[in-house]
Amino acid sequence: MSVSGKKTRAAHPLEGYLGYQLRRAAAFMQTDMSVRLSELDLTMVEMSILLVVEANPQITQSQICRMLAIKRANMAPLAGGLQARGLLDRQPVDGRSNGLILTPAGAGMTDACRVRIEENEALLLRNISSRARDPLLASLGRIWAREQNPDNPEKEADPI
Amino acid sequence: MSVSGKKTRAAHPLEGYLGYQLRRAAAFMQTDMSVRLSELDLTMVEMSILLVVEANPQITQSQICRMLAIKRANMAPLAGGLQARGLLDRQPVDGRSNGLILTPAGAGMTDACRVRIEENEALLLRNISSRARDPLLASLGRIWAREQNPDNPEKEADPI
DNA sequence: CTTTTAATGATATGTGTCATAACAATTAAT
DNA sequence: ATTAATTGTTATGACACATATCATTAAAAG
Repeated sequence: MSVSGKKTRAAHPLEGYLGYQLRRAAAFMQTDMSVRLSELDLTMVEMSILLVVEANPQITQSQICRMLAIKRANMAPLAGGLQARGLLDRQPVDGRSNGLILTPAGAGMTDACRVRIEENEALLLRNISSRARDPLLASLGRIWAREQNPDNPEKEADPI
Repeated sequence: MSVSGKKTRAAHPLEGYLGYQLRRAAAFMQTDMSVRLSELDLTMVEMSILLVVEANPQITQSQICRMLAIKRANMAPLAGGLQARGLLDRQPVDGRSNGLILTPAGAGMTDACRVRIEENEALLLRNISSRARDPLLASLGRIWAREQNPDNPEKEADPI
């Protein structure tokens, strides 16, 4: 076949790999979500921090870092920026730790975030049957799940 | 409960979302794959380009951009760097297009890449049954799949 | 054929995320 | 009391991705 110079569809040596499919699907999610969040002048990491603070008042920066796998070095300017915008407050609780809480403006922002998250979820699931959703979530969770080490009490950036 | 000051497990407001699970799983994959590729002094994007060129000799830079959703603006330094390292050659085919082919060194590099890809795939699938693998791949593909528009012949960075 | 449109490759530049290294201050462990 | 670990911070770099702009060339339309 294709003896005539007809242009053949290019061979894709990657699409059978789980790693490649993960990469493309995550990029698709991020592109859409970033556009939606730009209306709020927020990045995805900033949104994640606000939602975690809302669900855990007085959580410290380092605890958030462990939950979201953010490096402490990157958390400082993130939390500082959100505080400077009046979305959260930092109250020293420990002498070295800061407990974070949402301001009323921050609480309004999380509401706006949730609307956009639901829109994004609907987009991601547009071609996926409702029966396939939970197994998909479970498989993804197993990919990045830490093997539970009951004694090793999770170190820096080790996600929860 | 938890009237005593015992530390409670932090509430995670994100882990029920497909978008979050995608983000974490893809980050896990990328962290592992980047470490493996650093032994070859390659990035993931560079590896992807080499594998696509191997499977499609004489493919042009723009065609690779469409397959891998890379912007043309970013392809120029990538292809230039791989050529400077002796991994691929650029042969003008068109006056404006360059056909890319692997050098022998580039072919050896793709072999080394495939070994590392297989190791990475085994890591990603370590907690996933073989029955669950194909449905997982299919669901991920449906997430980022373009809706097929038979007439609209794919524009810039529109993946194949 | 001539003009217009589109495609290709390239450069410069900015942003978001993640990474390491080094440091001061504070708390916990020995 | 000395040592070790934790928290927050600043500086800095790597990487992937994005937009804007441009010159050159090919294809399409007149």
